[in-house]
Amino acid sequence: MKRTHTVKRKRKRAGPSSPLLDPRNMDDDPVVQGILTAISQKRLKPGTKLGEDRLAKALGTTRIHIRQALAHLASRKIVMQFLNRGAFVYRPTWDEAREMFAARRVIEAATVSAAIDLLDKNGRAELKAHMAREAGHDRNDRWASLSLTADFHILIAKLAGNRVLLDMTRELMLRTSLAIATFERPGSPDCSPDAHPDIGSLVLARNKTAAIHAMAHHLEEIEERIKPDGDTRDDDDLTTIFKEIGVRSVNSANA
Amino acid sequence: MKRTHTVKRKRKRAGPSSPLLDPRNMDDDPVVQGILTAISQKRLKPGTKLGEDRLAKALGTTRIHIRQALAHLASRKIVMQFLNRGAFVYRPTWDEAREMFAARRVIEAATVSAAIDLLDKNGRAELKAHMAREAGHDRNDRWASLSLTADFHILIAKLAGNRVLLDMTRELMLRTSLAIATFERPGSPDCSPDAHPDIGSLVLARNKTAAIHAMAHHLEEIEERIKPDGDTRDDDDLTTIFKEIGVRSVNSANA
DNA sequence: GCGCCAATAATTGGCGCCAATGTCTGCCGA
DNA sequence: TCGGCAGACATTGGCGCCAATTATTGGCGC
Repeated sequence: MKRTHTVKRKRKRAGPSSPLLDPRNMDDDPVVQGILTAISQKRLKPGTKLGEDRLAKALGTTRIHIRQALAHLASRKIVMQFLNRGAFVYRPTWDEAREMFAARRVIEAATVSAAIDLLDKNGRAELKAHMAREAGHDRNDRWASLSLTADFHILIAKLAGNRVLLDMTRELMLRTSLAIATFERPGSPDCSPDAHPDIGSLVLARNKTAAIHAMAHHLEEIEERIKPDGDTRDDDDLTTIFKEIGVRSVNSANA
Repeated sequence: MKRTHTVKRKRKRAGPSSPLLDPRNMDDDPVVQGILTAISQKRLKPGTKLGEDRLAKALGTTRIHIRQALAHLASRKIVMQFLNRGAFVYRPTWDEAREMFAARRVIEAATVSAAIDLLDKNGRAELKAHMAREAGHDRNDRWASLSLTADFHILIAKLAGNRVLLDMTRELMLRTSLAIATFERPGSPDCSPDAHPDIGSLVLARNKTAAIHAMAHHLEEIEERIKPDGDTRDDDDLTTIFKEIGVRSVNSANA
C-alpha cells in the first residue's frame, strides 16, 4: 500500500468546476508532441504510415498510448485512420489546402487587427525580441528557420489576446504545413525574408490596414508556392529515387 | 448490441497507395453523435458527469467505445477529462466564452461575405427554403427551434464553399452552445426572430457590407444574453430547483 | 510470361481482467 | 457535536490476449 498523502479539501460536491485539478490535456502527451514536432519539422511526410507497434517501440511506450495519441491526432485531422489498415500522416486534398489558406487569411487578418488594438509595452517588447531573433538566425539551420517562421504567426495570435483564435491559428499552421509538404513544387524558393519584418514593423507602427494587407499578401505568397499536381505516390517515389541514384534498370546494372 | 463496423467491400487487388478507401471518421460514431445532439439540444448541461459504465449501458455498447468517443470529444473541447476522475461536459470559462463569440464574429463575417460572393441559383434556393422553414416552424417545439437556428449559420457556412471554415463554424457553434448553457441568465428572451430573416434577405440581395454588419450585430445580441456570474454549481442548482418546485424545507414537505 | 487465386503472416480492433486512484461512509477521539 | 481518519466501495487507467481483417507471397492455370 502506497502512502497516499494528498491534500484533502473541504469539498462537499467534487464538481469539476471549483478546483479544476488535473485537467488532462492530450497536447502534453509526449507521443503527440513527438509526432507534431516531427511533422512541423518536415521529418514526417504526408502519407507516411504510422504503425502502432513500430511507434510504440520507437517512442518507448505501450501500444495503447500510441492508439490514444493517433486517435487524438486523427480528430485534429493531422493523421488519417483507416479501418483495419492503420494511421497515416494526413494528406490534404488540393481543394482542402486552398481552403486552409483561405481560412488562415481570414483568421490571421483578425489576429493582426486585434494584436494592434491590444498592443502594449509588453507585447511590443515581445514582438521586437522575436523580430530580432528572426533577423539574426542561422539561415542554414532549416529546422530552426521553420520553427521561427511559425513562431511569428503564433506570436501575433498570442498578442491578439484570444486563445480560441490562437488555437485555431496553431491548428491551421500545422495543417498548412502538411499541405505545403504535400504540394510544394521542388524548386520553390523560401518564404521571402522581408515578409515578417514588414508585418512586424507595421504592427509596431499600429498601421492596421497596411498590416492586414501585408499579412494577406504574405499568406498568398506562401500559397503560391504550391501546385496542384503533387499527388504522385510511393511508386513514383521509388522510380524517382532509383533514377536519381542512376540505376536505369536491373539488366543494365548486371551487364 | 454490438456496433456493426463490418463494411464488406469487394476489392480485388487494390494498390496500397492509390485508393485508400474507408477513412474512419469519429464524427460518424453513434456515441459521439448521441452526446453531440444531446448537448446541442441542451439535454446535457455543462458540468454533467459522463461516467463510462453508465454511458456504455445507456447507449448499449462497450466501455472502450465510450472511452474513444470521450477522448475524441475531449480533444474537441466539448468534454473535459480529469485524471482518474472521469469526463464531464465542458464548462467554458467566462473569458473563453467571450473569445468564442469573438472568433465567431470573425469567421461568420467571412462566411457571409464568401456566401454572397459564391451565391448561385442553387444556393439561393437553399437559403430561401431554409428561411421558409424557419419562418413557419413551431415555436413551441424548443428542440426544433434550436436545430433550425443552428442550421441557419451552418447553411451560411456551407454556402461559403469552404469546408475548413464550415468545420470551424460547426465547432464554434457547439462550444458557444455550451457557453450559453453555462452563463445564460434565467430570464433571457429567445434570439430575436428577425435576425435570421434580415441576414438572409441581405445575403439574397447581395448587400455584403450590410449582411456582415447584421451578422455581427446578431452575434453580439446573442452574446449579450449571457452574464459572467453563472458559475454557481450543483448545490445552488439544487436549491434553485427546489425553490422552483415550491418546497421550502423538508419539514414543511413532510408536514 | 501474365494474371488470378489461395495460404500465410503481419497488423489492427476489441474485450476482459487487474491495478491505481478518487470518493464516500462509518468510526473514533477531542 | 464536530473534525479528522481509516477502511470499503466505485470508477478509471492500463495491459495482455485473442479475433478480425488486410497485405504479401507463393502457387497454379491459361
